[in-house]
Amino acid sequence: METSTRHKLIETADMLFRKKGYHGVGIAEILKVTGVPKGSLYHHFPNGKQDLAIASAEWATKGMIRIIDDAFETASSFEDGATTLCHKLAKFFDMSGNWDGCPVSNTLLDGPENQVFRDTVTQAFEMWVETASAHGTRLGYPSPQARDASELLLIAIQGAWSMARARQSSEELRKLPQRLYGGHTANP
Amino acid sequence: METSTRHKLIETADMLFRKKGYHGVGIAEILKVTGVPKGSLYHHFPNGKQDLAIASAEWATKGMIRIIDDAFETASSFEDGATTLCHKLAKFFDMSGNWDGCPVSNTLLDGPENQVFRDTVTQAFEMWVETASAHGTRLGYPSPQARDASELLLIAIQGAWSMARARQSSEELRKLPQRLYGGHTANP
DNA sequence: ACCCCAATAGACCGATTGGTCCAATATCAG
DNA sequence: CTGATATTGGACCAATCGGTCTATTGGGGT
Repeated sequence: METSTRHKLIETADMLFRKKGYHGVGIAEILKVTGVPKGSLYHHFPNGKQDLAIASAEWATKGMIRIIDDAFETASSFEDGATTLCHKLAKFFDMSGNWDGCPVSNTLLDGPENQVFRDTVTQAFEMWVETASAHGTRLGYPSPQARDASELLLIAIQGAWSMARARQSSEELRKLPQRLYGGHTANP
Repeated sequence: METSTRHKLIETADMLFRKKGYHGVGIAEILKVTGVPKGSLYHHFPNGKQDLAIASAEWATKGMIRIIDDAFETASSFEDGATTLCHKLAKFFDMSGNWDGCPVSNTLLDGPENQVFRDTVTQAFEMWVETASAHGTRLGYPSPQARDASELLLIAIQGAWSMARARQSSEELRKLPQRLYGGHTANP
């Protein structure tokens, strides 16, 4: 119904922005892939590309939260959940042809220097940290420690994701838990 | 002589690409900022924007290597050097108006889906890891452990840098060593 | 039947994109 | 000096950019 066209646009835009960044994708390309005419896009998103980018980033943010929840749902410890999360993301990366980037940073950090964009990306990261952090406390971490561990986890995932793109391999994401929680960093 | 025009173009392009990404910067803007006419650009960089992007990324890569070397030069341990490195990068981030991105990922990962771009970014990361790793072994780490620690460090820096852009604050970079190495790094 | 309005369809727009081309100038060697 | 080469200056180009505008369609409520 109302959502069919709108949702198709959001999904396609998200997928394209992830691959090529905000400025790397033209309206024309989004329209060609979806088969939606220009008038429809500007009906659903009056401010055009910017509205669409914000909407697709917010949609992707919710998707990411679901992935985090899924990963921690069955976990018996924070490290356990984090490990599952990394492997889930690695699988997504593989399925995308080894080139998808983080939806939020590729869409919003690459976008125009706009306050709405900045606020949206800040909120997205905050929500992810908050989500992981909640699982951390649920799994027995003291509250400040849970937040710290979650921030480090998401920072590391972000970095590993970039590295994965650079190397065209999800290996970095898969090795991350071992590196973060495994033995060999000096940990007396 | 290494023409000053060529170098001016590289420096300016690097600065702009870091801020706005490859597709976010137009040739016209680079020319306007440098005051260089179009003919000169295409004389020094026959393949235009792509050549310039590769050249500026390579130049920035060397700069980053120098920063890594500087940070580890006077270090008494790997963790010590890593801490200094994070603080140096935080300072750079602050000076850039809290918005510069990693030159390599912003210029090359955002660029066209080109094999040259991919190879260049792979090489850049590899050189950074190799540089840090060399300092690691010099400071007493067994070789594989040095490489592992270096990869984790650079991954974490990459992620913290994104987080810093999102939050418009270098805090994430500054807190990183503490998070990675816990409380047992004895260094300012 | 009717209206009403959300939604679709796409022609059209000025601005900007990266890139080409050639004339003019500077720099050098002899 | 002369001639060759390296570099600059900028007019010009087709293609694409994001966006506007109007005309038409389609389906639900009364």
